[in-house]
Amino acid sequence: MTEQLASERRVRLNRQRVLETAVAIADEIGIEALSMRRLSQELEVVPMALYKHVENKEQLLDGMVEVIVREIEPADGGAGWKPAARDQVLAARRALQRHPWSRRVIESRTTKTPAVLDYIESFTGLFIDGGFSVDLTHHVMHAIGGRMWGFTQELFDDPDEADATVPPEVREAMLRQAAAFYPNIVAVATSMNHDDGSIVGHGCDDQFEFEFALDILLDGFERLHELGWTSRGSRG
Amino acid sequence: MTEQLASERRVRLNRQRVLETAVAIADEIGIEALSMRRLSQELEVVPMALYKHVENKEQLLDGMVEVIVREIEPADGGAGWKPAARDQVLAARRALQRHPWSRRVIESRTTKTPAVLDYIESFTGLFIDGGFSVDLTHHVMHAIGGRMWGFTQELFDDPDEADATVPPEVREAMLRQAAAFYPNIVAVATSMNHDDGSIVGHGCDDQFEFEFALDILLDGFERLHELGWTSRGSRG
DNA sequence: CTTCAAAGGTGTACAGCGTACACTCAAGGT
DNA sequence: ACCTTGAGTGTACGCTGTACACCTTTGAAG
Repeated sequence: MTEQLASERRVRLNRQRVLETAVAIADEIGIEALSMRRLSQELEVVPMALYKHVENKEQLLDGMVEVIVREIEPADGGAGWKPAARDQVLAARRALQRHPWSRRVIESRTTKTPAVLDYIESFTGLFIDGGFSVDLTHHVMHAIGGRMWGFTQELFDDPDEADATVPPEVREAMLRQAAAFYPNIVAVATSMNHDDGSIVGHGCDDQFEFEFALDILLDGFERLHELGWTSRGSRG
Repeated sequence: MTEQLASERRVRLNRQRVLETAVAIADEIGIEALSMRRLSQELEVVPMALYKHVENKEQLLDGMVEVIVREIEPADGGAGWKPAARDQVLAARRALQRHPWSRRVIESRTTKTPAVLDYIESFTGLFIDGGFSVDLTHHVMHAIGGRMWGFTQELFDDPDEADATVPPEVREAMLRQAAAFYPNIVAVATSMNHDDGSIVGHGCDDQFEFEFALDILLDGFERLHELGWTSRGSRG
């Protein structure tokens, strides 16, 4: 009685609020630190209350993916399949990049939820509607794989939080050391913008790298499409 | 005293045996079911004994990756960069496919261990030694990304253990149902070998799909290389 | 307004996890 | 024979997901 005279009657939970809060927490503290208990605490509720809105943690993750996938702006198919597919992939990339953990979670999901299927469906449609054969579209979908979500497997990712605090001259010394063992890696990893004489690269342009690979694939698809390529002739 | 008269003096643990046993267990019961306790039990040792040979579970996973990566047969660089790169990727694929969990684990590792760096190094070297500019090699490495390990992001993966038990006619009915909502997905997913009139596909040839995408990329790299492509002209 | 089922929220409890810390014990070098 | 060093043990802690039984609020029907 006396407890809640000032505060309005407690807002009720619902699935959407659970999912959105989970996404927000994952954005803040990282997906690995998101636990049912942490989430319930943020919602000012006891842990078990969540299970009235979400079957278990796996389904919570599924739901979080749905929230993000629904954020992807649909591409305009009117301009032809190629720019449309390009735009669509880059739109997905924008949405997923707002949630750094999303790549890993999407990849770990085995069951595809409706929103995910909707996205794949409309993406597939871009090629079909663009006149691609079903056969070629099949292979295209395989080839584009995770790239359709707007991410690549990053190779030279954030080298470590700690490294950021290492002074540049030490960093350079470490690099020279490493170059003895891994000359190619070091050469390549530092290839960007080293006109200034430093061997330390300034990091590289993720967006450029992504579009580089994407365009090679799209050009390849286009070429095969123009040639009327079919998988029938290509197999043993 | 009386305990061990028959059995020979207990074999001592070492890092290699820990890692190899961990790999074997993961192969058998899945990576998510591999715990320090389960592993110690298999080695007939108390859980904490493992920590004398491995710093923690993260490093155990790193070590497991090392074991697998060392299994990759090196490619013969004598035949030119293109077949060499192709062979190398397919060799990696063979090694990683023996351990279904390895893809996920490799992708989740942030720190690169020596064996991993060795592999990346030698792979990078194929392009450098093949006359690629460091610049182009850089972009090539980004573009090939996870494919360099021999995997793609699978889209139409194993649809579920349970589905295997569903009788074909039910499966077909489900597909017709789904086709209403996801016509493109269903068309594409069932595009292989349906000359027999059934709309149920017979699954698709992963290896073929993989090589399809790989060759598009390699052809693209070749074209850019022949053109003397550089990233300088391509940026905003 | 009363009644009553359904749905939402609580509390307790359990098995499992990774691992810190203090210990015992066996092997090898002096 | 002694002593150092490292391997293996035992106990304990805080964390996880969630089963199950319980209470409380809600909204509709009588």
